[in-house]
Amino acid sequence: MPATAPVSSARQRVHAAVREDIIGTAREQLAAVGAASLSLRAVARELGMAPSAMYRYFRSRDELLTALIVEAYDAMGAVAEAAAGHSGTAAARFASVCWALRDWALRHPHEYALLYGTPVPGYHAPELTIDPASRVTRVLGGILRDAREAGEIAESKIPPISEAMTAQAQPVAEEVMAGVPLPAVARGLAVWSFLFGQISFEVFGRFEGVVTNGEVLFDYAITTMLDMVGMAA
Amino acid sequence: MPATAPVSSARQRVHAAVREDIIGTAREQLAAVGAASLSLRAVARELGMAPSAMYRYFRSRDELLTALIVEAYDAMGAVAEAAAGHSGTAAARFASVCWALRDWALRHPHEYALLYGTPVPGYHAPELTIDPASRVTRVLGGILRDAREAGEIAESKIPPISEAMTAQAQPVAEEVMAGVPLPAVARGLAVWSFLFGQISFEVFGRFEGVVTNGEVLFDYAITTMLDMVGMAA
DNA sequence: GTCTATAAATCGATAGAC
DNA sequence: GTCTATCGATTTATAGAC
Repeated sequence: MPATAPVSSARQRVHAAVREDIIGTAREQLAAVGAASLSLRAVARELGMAPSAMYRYFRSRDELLTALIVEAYDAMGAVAEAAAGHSGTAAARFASVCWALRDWALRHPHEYALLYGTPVPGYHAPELTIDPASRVTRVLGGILRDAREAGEIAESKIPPISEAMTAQAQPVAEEVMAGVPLPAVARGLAVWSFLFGQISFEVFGRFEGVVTNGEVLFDYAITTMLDMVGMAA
Repeated sequence: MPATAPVSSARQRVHAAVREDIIGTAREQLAAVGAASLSLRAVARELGMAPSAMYRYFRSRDELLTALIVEAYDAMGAVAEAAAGHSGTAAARFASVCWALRDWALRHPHEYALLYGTPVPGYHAPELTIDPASRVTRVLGGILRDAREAGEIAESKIPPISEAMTAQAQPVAEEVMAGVPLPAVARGLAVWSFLFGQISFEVFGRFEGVVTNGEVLFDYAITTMLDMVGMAA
């Protein structure tokens, strides 16, 4: 038994290595022509492989795209988790995650766009992308949960919410922010789209000609977001 | 002289009409395959024209794309201006513009994506798009200016900003929000990216599986945005 | 201003030899 | 698991007749 395992393992290692090569080259392609024009053939050409050989690694172009998406979600999730850490005030941890996400997005604009930009026409993300996609959300929700437990949220500063909004916030709270008062959860949801709106505007160049120093604005945005959830910077 | 003018005018009318047909069909193309894959040939095929005939109307694919962008900016700007109106409280006018923008975006997701989504790879927007692009911004800035003049902004509720942020807000204030205190301008900038972050999340489906009722969340977001700039709903 | 025809590319996906 | 060869499409852009 142990005699056959290594053989299979060696094959798997080579397979995995080539697969990584393909993904890496595909990432370059992505940057050059965008997700919509990502082509298996061009990747093969770049790697000196026959186009048909690609199909041993990815059944279709969409499957390659899915691999890129999952990889990007995981990279971003890992960055967020590392930045969050486990010590320090919730406000400091939140700010740290925000900066880390912005930094990653600016250094990987095309992968960021793949995740938070225009959906790729004709591509439907399979279920297996849901889990990696939720990593960042869980980090942000977890910080709010910790903040609440540590008494860092000034609940009196957060206005009450409507009954309809309560119904929207309830399941979100149960999923990623257990114990957090629903008005704070609602503000958390708002902060979520605010944060990515801010990052997207910067990555996609919407601030050009308007704001010259993105870092200053981002620092200010973080302060505002903390204010929104009743936390002091 | 007046005898030749009408002839030229008639030709121009036909030319303009065909041009509108092309743009209309291109808009459908945009929805089907996305901006990156927009093709002059496919538009020609759809219209029953020879591909070469297109070049009498648009020198290149990028020029057609520019026309689509300008048209979309103008449509969105017109919608915002109409929603803003000239009477009522600034808060009500702001909310009205927000709803109108969201409504337009959800009804024209692909055109919205063209403006606020992932930049089209390889396409560089010419200067002539700057002006139509600023219409929405001017509407939002104008409401904040009116609010300030009408005393609707509770400046005491807006925290002071850093010197660095003051430098960022100053030119913005001069451009679209004359007379508005700089801390409020800073909050206005934050609200700007928040608003489009919120709309983008909804149009691009990022709320799926998280929030079931987008209207309720949007209504809440508007309240939060008004709160951010020191205005009561 | 529209047409036909064409050049010189691109693409996804498959068949079948090795 | 990689290759060649191929099918059947696609594209931008130009030349030249009418």
